[in-house]
Amino acid sequence: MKKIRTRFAPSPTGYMHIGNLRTALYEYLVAKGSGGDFVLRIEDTDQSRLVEGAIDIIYDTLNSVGLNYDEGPDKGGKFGPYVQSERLSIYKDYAEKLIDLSGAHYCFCSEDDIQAQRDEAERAGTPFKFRDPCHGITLAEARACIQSGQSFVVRQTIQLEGDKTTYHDEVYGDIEVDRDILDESILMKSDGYPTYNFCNVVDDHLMEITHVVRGNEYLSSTPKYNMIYDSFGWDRPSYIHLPPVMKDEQHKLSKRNGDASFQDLVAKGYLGAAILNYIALLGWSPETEQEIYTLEELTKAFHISRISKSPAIFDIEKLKWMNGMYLRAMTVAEFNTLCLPYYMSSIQRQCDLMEVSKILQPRVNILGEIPEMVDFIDVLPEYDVTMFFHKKMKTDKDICLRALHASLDVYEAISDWTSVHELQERLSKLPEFMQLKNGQVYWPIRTAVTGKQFTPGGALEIPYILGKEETIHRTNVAISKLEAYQPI
RNA sequence: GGCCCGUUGGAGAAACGGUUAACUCUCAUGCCUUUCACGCAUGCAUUCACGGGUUCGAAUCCCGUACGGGUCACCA
Repeated sequence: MKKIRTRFAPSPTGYMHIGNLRTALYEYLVAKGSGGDFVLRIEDTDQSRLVEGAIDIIYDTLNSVGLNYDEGPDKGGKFGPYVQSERLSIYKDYAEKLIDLSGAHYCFCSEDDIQAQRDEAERAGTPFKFRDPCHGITLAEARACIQSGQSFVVRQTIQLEGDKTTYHDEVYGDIEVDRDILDESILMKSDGYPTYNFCNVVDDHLMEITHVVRGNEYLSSTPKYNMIYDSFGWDRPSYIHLPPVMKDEQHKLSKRNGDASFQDLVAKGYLGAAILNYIALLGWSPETEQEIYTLEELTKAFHISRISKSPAIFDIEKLKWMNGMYLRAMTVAEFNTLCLPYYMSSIQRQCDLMEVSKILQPRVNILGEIPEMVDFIDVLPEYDVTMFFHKKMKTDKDICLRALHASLDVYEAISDWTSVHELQERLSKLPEFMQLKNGQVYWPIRTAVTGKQFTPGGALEIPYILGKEETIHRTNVAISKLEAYQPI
């Protein structure tokens, strides 16, 4: 059997959106699942849509998630060049060949000519279907016109024999389309660049792509591409059309709607690996109940036959959960390294960041949540004294004051604040010593040192992080608040 | 509008004619616990868009309807 080769062929028109990345992933998986090749090709034939820096975003994204391509513009390979704008002469040659094979013809119609036909159809109330008057022009006449400098395009010629055309898609099954609805699309534009309709076929053939994986919006135009393969006498590739990734029931995820891109998600603190893992499940389902996969595991588990036909809605909640799973699966040290940049911008106080990471790790889902979770470390927020009273903990003014004074004694007695252990050990003896329940002692302590209802970590961890001076200070603030409080 | 594709709980989904329709996220409740979270446990579709048909038997096959998406560019 022939070696499987797939390609990811994005246009450098901006950031990488999620649907695109998912296509790249599946292309990678289809190839790598059987030891094939995955190639990157840049489709930059629309000169008006080029965005500076977009190619680098493509390289960076693919690299950061480990979707390593075997061939590409920056990697080389024996089928290069891998950037379409560098292959112009190839397309020109093949376009001429296709014309000789009567798979295409020169067309001199202006956009106004076409618009005129469109207007006429609209007036007559009939559906518009472009009828190219240039069919009648002989090749010799056409060449003369071109010689004289007339602007032209190359249009696909659709042979009308047989009313249906059929092909097999690996996901959607047999697709049957009426031949006469196929348009005679432009293959070569007047600026000398090819359109997707053409270079796509030429490149896929020349680069020996065996499996074309792409969005299902191409489902109905695929017969046109097949005709080009047929005209040249080339083997048609296998087709794997993918269901769309949706934002909600009726809208596709797209950059035009300003939907989150891969880099937006990364900026919010999602991990590339988690994103990749999550989108793998959008349109494909594993045979087992496993949901967390490394790329390598995915490569083994992936099967074309389990790609779904129906659209999938991108659910940020599940991504959040999955991201949390990734975070929790790390060692504290790894987690800490990831957190560092976030601490940099949100924690000024000198403190043991590793200890902060320890309390954060089980409760962070996305790294972007960190600044808000640790804001109390730098400044004690304004808080209401009633926060000290907690029904379930059975705390009241008297108990809180006793607990806080006792904690103060502990703090004062600690000589070496550079170690968590002594502090924790002494603090943990407090409830029994005072003959109170854990909550009755720890709740007021945690409240006093954080001033927040919810915090990562509790009374045993936070004083150590804040340091002796600050802990005592905050405890004193709490004591005066409590003393001033008059229960109604 | 023509043609193509789709439709299982709020989301992702399993099931490939035969028990009470898996599982995950979300949500709710309970346990654990110094809060929150983590973790653990339990619960949430008398039903598979709807209507017919085939069959001893249908979410699964067939037909139709509705709804949603795609496509009909010198964009990919």
